[in-house]
Amino acid sequence: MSQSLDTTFAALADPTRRAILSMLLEDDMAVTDVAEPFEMSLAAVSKHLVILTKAGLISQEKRGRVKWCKIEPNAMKEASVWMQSFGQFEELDMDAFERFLEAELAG
Amino acid sequence: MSQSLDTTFAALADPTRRAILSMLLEDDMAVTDVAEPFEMSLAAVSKHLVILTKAGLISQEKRGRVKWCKIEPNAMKEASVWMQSFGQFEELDMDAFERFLEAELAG
DNA sequence: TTGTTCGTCAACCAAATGGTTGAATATGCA
DNA sequence: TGCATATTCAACCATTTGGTTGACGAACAA
Repeated sequence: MSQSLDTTFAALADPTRRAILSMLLEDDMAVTDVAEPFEMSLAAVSKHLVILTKAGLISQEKRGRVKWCKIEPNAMKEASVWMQSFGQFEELDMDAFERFLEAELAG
Repeated sequence: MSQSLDTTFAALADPTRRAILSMLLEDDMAVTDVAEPFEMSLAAVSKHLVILTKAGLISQEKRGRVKWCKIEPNAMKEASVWMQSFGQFEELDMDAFERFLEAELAG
């Protein structure tokens, strides 16, 4: 679980990757089209997409010679839940809260 | 803003730093006490605390020779809101969450 | 004063990160 | 077939990251 938080937060720490996620929120896109607005090589964007895929934040499916990228919003859930446990619930018993979270994430 | 998301997510990407935040959720702590459970030097933990401070996730206040570390839960809000904007994932089970809250606040 | 504790600083190191370029692979099309 | 397009691979590079150690200054205690 904490390994997945590692990769999720690390993936989200880069502004290019967050921009990619925002783009994919609107629609699925091919790798070339994802890369178009960025001032870096296609290979660099391709690497970012690999990182997002390994973090589970997007999925990629090849149809013909085009690889389509699709956002996977559920992957953000664990990290989002983890973060919310700070801002709002800091006065609570953390052991109980973590048991609650585990039950939530399992379900 | 996106710079602050950079530093926030980068700070959260390290398991040692997340563990520190969890510890500080329970109580304010001196640097030496924060470092105690970790199998690394005090200097290394001190660096992690600098990163958390720069991200605004904690604050540090020196009283005498002891520097106290305090969590700043609001700092996570921007990042949390950003993640929520992807809000296509299922909400937490709010009924279960409210039961949890009641039990916590009663106990 | 002398010594001890608290914490940071400086220099260093290995590994990871984010980028480049050019070649390679795979698919589609005339 | 032959060529263009879509994407990744491989090698390389500079910078950042996360750790180490030893020296240091500041605050307490004897």
